[in-house]
Amino acid sequence: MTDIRRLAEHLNISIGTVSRALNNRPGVHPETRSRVLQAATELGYVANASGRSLRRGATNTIGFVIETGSPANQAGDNFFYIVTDAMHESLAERGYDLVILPCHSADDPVEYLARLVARGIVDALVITATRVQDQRIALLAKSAMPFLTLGRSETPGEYPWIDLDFHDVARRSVAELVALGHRRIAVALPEKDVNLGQHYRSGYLAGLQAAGLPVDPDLILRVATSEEGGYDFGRQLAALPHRPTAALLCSEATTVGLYGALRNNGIAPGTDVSIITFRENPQLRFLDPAPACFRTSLPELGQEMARAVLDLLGNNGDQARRNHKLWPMTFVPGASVAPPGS
Amino acid sequence: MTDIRRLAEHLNISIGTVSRALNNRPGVHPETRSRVLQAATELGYVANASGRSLRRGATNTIGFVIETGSPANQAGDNFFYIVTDAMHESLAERGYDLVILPCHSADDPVEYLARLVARGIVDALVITATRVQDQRIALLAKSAMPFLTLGRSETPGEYPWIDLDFHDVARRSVAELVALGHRRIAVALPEKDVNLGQHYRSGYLAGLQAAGLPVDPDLILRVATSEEGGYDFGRQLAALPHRPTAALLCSEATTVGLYGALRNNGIAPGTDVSIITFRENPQLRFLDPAPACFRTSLPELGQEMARAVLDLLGNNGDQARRNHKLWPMTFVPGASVAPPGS
DNA sequence: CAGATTTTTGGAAACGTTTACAACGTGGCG
DNA sequence: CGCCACGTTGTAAACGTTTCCAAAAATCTG
Repeated sequence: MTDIRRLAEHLNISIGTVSRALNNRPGVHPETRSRVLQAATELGYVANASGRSLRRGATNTIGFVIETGSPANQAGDNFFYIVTDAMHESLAERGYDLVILPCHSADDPVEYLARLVARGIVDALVITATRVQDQRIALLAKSAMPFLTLGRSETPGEYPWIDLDFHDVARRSVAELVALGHRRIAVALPEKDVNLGQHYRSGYLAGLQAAGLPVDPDLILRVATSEEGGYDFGRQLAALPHRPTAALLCSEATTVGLYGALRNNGIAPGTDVSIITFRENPQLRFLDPAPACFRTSLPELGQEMARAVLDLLGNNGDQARRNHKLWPMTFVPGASVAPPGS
Repeated sequence: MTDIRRLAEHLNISIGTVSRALNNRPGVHPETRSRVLQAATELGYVANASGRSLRRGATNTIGFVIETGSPANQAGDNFFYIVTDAMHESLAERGYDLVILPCHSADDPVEYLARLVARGIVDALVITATRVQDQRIALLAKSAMPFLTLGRSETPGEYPWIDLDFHDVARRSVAELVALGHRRIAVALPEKDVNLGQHYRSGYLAGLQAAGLPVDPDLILRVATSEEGGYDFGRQLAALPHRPTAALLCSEATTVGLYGALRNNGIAPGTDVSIITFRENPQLRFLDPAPACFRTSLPELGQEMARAVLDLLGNNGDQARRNHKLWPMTFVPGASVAPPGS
């Protein structure tokens, strides 16, 4: 609406001075500055983003990429909303804005990212749902765009990431169950090549090994990350000749389906099959029996991510590019866990 | 990375011609055009967004505003992801991009919007979670920014909206129950002043009136739009001296909590209290008994929204500003509905 | 009070595009 | 052969900022 020229004319002052006043640059008379600031709010002046970023070569905006088409990203409750809300707030304190950049299902995630980088609408990117081999990481590493990944990848190269500690969660889940006497523990892994599956699997194997238990391939199943997938998982467990006494899940939506499938097959969750799922979630609270799970503060995760991104844009960005953070989670006991055969 | 100047130098050609070739402008030799196009993909040239939109006065980007802090926006399943995914795809066919603009919980939605409008990072806005009186609508109507609301408002003035037909859903829900013999039907309304609550309420009242049933204020409760809120609702119903035989809900998360509360009070959902909820949702599929609800295609809704926004930006934008669309939903029977006292 | 120094301001260039306009070359036509 | 029209290209201005540099004004110093 009002541009800086009009604002300057209205004040009978040069636009250079107005700009300096608005941007807290030194060397402008205090009285002039306050006059400018007042006029700006009066006329509702806000700097045009295109003009500003064209000149500055920076947008002061962080992009958070999600794949709206992928059900794997539809984390049941509003994982991304909560994380981005806190991240956004932390960024705002430092003068940065956050936008969510959705990659729609008909678009190629790598091309989408390439376009995003070239268009220059953000100063840094966060990408999520990292794959075991993730071309997006290779692309971003080659470009000059600072980026952070939520989740790791086996893609070679040095890049900053924050990842929920899936390995540790799975390992400890096994340990909890083993301590109660369970020896046959099934696990549901995502069928897609999202990296978290790798770590959850390795944690599961580490847990078995620590307990001296054998690995039964029949108990390691790959299912869709959805309610449907959980139902499939339950059906397959029910059909096993030698049924497991416990099951691990790394997705909350899957848990809902598993409960349904077990019940439909006359198997009582919790008593017949102990269950430990991944992340505590308001939706799970009303499952009966309440599933044991792991807790973490998503707002704190968002704050940490904001910090990591700001570090990338700071003076010692090179240092920050080596930042890795394994995000810990704490065990939440639940009635879904009992000794086998109880 | 590569700007248009470098691209032009690489081709030994003027940047004007390059721009015309890339933008499909007439008056450029076919051979030149193809040479330019090839070089552009080779060098990975993508027009810088700031430069382009500064010159064009348009960004070719639509902003979809959500309030990440508000639990009312955390619609249980991924309502917004599915809608925006389809909307994004439709927009892309017409050369438009879509970004999700989150307003974080510590920020004021009205100020956020004002800033957004002035910064000029989008050509049009979609706002969601409309309130009964919504200052955002007043603000946008005053500005030159084209906008569409998902949900109506009582705010005066002419503006385009698309709204799920909450009134009709509530009215038909009552009718379904009445046909089975129910006469005491409770309803859970959102405690916040989101507009959908008004319409759901009026539909409920219309349904009662059509059946010649009295309105009992004890049966109209306001609760939080969350699992917790649903639990509260159930607890309050259980405590009523003259318990209703049926309940209506306009939120899926609430439904999960209601089931839990009823069970904890020795009341069987479906047989003791019939239940009809709002929107079909993968999470609800595993509730037992399966709740009756209403179905609609969210991708189609997204496509319709894309159409409405593009209309606003088209030649007859004035016409399009009068566009209203009440989005219909179809009833999905479920085991949660039975004759009273069965 | 003149000169030196500092503070404050104005002017103009630059960021990367797009586009109106002018210029150029080519071919057709009289 | 000269002129005009047309197709193609180059040039430069403009979009709204920020910032460098110079100019002006204010303050200090001897």
